[in-house]
Amino acid sequence: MESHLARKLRYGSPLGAQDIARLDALSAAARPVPAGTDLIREGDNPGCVHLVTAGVAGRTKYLPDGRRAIIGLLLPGDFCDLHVAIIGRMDHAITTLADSEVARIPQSELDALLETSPRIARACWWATLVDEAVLREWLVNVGRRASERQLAHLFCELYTRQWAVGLARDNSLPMPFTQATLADLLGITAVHVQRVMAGLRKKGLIALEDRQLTIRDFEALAALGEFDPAYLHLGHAAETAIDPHVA
Amino acid sequence: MESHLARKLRYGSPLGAQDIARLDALSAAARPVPAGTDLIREGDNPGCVHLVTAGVAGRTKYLPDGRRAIIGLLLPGDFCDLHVAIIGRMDHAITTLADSEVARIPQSELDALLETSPRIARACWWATLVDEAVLREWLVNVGRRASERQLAHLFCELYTRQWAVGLARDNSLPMPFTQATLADLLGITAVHVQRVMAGLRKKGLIALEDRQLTIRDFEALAALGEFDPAYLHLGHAAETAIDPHVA
DNA sequence: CGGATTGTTGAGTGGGTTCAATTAAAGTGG
DNA sequence: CCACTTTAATTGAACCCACTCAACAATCCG
Repeated sequence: MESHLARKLRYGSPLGAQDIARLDALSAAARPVPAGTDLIREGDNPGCVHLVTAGVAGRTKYLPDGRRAIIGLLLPGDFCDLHVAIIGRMDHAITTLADSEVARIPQSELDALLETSPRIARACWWATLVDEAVLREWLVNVGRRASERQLAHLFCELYTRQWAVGLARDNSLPMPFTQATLADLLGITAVHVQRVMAGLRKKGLIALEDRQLTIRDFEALAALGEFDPAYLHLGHAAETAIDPHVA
Repeated sequence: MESHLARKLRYGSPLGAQDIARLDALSAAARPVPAGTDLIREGDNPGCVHLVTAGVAGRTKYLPDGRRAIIGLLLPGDFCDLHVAIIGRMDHAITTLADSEVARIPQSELDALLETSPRIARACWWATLVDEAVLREWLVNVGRRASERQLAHLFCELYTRQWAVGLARDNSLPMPFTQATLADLLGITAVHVQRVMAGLRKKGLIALEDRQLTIRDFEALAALGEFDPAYLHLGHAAETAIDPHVA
């Protein structure tokens, strides 16, 4: 089956069968990594790029008082840092937030791939720019919105991104995070996450069972979270994601 | 004199005299733009890249309730979007936040430059990655820190970035922002900006006169804002920026 | 079964907001 | 150059969202 990576990159640039095969080959090297493992630590100068193929990883920064800030999520099909080599020193760590599978790809192998396939190169540029767009949207979410909207927005993004690579369907998605992790994602307290989630459940917007989140009313949740999938740059596909009638 | 652009990019990659000359030529096309002008609007698909050569511009998003979120600052020497073409639709606007000077560079001209000089290409990659690192740091700043720390951090970053391109010296820097603009940068109220600034002044950390900010005690301000210039990836230069004895 | 993590609920507190009024500064036209 | 208008800065009082502290229930896991 087509890898999550190829599936994602096709949103960025049309790829030939050979391109897809070469991308799929990257995922073959994936190995299991338990939750809570640092893939890269702050200060490292890693020689290889990480590719998540299953589970989730997060970019994490620690504050002087010990609090953890999760400033990005890496879902299956996401590269960790396509060009770490240029920057050298990592200014944050990357940690698995659930049991996952990760492939380590030598920088040289990736560079070769990018040089020989301009379409893959273009798709990777696209992915980098989308990462940045997501970061900007998070900045708005975390900095401006009330916590109920924040959580609603996060859930909508999580669903749409996983939908895009085939990991979520029918308004239902894997949600392996603990409330403490959600708190670190949004910059609020775990206690408060609990209260807000209870509110969303009582409103009939979501349901959670067995680490599987069901969005009972996507339209209402998106309106609450002010979620507009445009920033994910998935093209017309994004609208079909949130409207099962079209999909 | 060497352009801000070349001065900045040299932190990312060593450049030859010819590289620098070609970069400097880009700034020649700059034209004055009054404060409050949209360089690009949300939804646009611009055919050219903008380069700020004087003043400041900001990436702005508007929330449904009309609030403005400024999610990035473009200082002299900063490109607006090196590869807008790949993404197509802009998911945010770029607005001048003070009277500025901006050069519009056709995408084709830039592509040619990047293809013919691998060192410039590498330096531009570096700049893109630094932009992302700044965004991550802002996410932490805006999402986690108390407002006094936020403002302290912003001022330290502003000083260091302007210092890096020769626009700030002796703990003094241009600060053309109104309190309402600072509020939109940090996600707090203009009223609260006022109170926090008053606190910083009373503590003897800063002084403001004629849109010129003087940092009276950089070390203390950096400690308060938890500012560590590592994320700006300026190399050893950053430390000298905050320690005038070395500079 | 027992220990540890995760989730849930309550009461009290506080940082930042809102609303409102006033002063200071910066433009603007005659 | 001065009245006039507009914008920016400042201060006060009341309010509220989210935090803190604390206890307890549920679930996971060896």
